[in-house]
Amino acid sequence: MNISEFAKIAGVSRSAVSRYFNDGYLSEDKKKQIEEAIEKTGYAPSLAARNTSNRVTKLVGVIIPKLSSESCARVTEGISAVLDKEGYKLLLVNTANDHRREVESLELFRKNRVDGVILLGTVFTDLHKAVLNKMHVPVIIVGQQLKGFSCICHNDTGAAKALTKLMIEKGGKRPAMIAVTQDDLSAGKARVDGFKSALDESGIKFGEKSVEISDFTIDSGYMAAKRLFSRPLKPDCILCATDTIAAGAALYCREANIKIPDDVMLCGIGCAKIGRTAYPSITTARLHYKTAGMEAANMLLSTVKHRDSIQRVMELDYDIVERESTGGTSDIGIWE
Amino acid sequence: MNISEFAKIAGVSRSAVSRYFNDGYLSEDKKKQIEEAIEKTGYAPSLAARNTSNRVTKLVGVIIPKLSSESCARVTEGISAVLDKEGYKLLLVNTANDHRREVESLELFRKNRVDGVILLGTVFTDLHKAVLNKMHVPVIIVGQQLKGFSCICHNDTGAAKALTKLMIEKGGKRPAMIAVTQDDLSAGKARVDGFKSALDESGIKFGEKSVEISDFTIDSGYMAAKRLFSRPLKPDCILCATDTIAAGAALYCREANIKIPDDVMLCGIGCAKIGRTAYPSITTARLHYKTAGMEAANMLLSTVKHRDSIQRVMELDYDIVERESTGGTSDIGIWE
DNA sequence: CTGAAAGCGCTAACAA
DNA sequence: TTGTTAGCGCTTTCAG
Repeated sequence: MNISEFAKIAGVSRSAVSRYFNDGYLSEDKKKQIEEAIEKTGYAPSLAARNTSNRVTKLVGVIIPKLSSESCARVTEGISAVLDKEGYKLLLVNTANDHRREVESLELFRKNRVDGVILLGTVFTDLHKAVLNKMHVPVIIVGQQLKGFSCICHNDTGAAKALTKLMIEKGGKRPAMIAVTQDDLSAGKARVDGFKSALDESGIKFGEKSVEISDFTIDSGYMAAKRLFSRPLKPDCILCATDTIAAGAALYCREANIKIPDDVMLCGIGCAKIGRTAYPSITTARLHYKTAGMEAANMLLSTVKHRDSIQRVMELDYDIVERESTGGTSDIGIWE
Repeated sequence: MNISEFAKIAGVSRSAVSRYFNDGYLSEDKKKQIEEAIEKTGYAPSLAARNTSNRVTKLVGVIIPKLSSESCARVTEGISAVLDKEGYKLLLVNTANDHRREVESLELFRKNRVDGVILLGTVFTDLHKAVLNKMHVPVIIVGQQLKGFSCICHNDTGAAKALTKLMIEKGGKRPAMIAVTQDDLSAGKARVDGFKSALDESGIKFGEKSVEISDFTIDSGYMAAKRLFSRPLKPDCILCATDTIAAGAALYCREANIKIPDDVMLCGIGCAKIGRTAYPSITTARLHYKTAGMEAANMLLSTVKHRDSIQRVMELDYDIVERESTGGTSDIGIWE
């Protein structure tokens, strides 16, 4: 069913139909006729065809490293909430942590003529930057700060520092960290920086051996904790780059009969569900993922609307959520 | 930049350009010229325009109730993995558990002329069925079985039954269940059916009071457990409709000093990360979410390719994962 | 307010 | 293999 065919059925001209769907001027009579015909035929104009003339797709490309990561999912939810309200649709690519696919997807979005792109970044190579610079639609980066681009990011360093300080204030003398790849500037490097900075300010010497590198999984956190405790000098407090890693570390401690928080304190970052039901519950810094997604979408839409290319950077702050793993109380009450 | 402009720059005809991007016949010379021009201009054909003539969008609409639910995210990952490989893109709508939005999205996809739709179903109203019947592209439903449509679903009843039987065999005399809304035929009704069926076969009388209804959240699970234990006859084993609910219930038990598994056994369903690090770790039935997503995508693509409309139903079975909450050992080893 | 007609950027049928 | 020409389904002038 196309517009001509439908126009014939409705007994009006093609233009009238087009106007009906584009809030143009139209007499009540014709509106009625068209509405009745829609009822009958279920006709709806093809958006693709519409876009060829329009140059507007109402499509936003979103690139995600790993959908089943709680933080990514939350960001995406935020993006989706805002976009939907504005009538934009979300073209989603899950790269499964394959950096090449990020670049491919960017190219794809150029072809698809999306109105804008939101990129949940992890690791940025020169290739990324090259492709990003070639994009002629607005791009917003979430979770990372990349010079020259609009970004929504979290205060990773601040969160890591605050948590480390918390543990030191509670008597931690030998802090260790389970970090993630330093190629990831936010979850990786920035959080280690915060850790170091806290040590620095507390007059504790930072030794490279006090950092273990882990993946973003429970198992990897478990293994990293094991390595940490197999060293001659055992840590008495551990900052983990994510709550999932912390949950894995807690699992190891339970198995190895290392008491938390008495023998070792533990912190995660992100405020994932898993940290709340882990045993003991894990102190963390809440990062505002959903808000980040919403702000990214807002920023994108306003860039699209005003056709400007002003670079904006927004940093979202954290909240400390103290739980049992640093001697806090278990926070049972309602929470979301 | 459009095809004519680009053709001029490349020094070839528009058709040559079109052929280049549609693996038609083309001499090496022209290919070279075109490639060089692409290098210079970054030209890429507009897919939207392409689709108006093509009638193929290479777009699949995916409707999800809640992206930040681990099970939904896993299904979507599976879908994405298969679709990407075949060059299809994923138009994602997160309905945030708003059933009306499912219907709206279906309409949206009709307008957008997607090649097919995958619907992660929860609750189906008559309106759903009406709209679904009007879709003229293939639709695959995941997680629910709806008469007349192709579905990928899980053996919810079997999983619930097996877990309940497990607890009864381990000495459970007063089984209770924390279920979710019975409007949800799979996570809700089917799992209660399995529970009942196990009771039946074990000669235990099923009383309505032994089922509490909860949301899909930790807090809601916590509250439901509290209600269960405020009754005169306390349960000695509880089947929870999801692992998240079970984790919430475990939280309550810990707080109320009810020992798991000694005072009460606990099971969840789904094999979510949260159940593994909860304390104690929670026995569950693994449902193959990612596989479900992959199979749904495969089923959709083969329907699209063969232009058939044969209805197919695939049921994926479960695996029991026994953990501490029913007296099993904690399963630490590598797992994904 | 309305319809005819000329686009939008691309593909596909056709003759060369 | 090529270029020409007619579509694809919709929007947007432009007279009326």
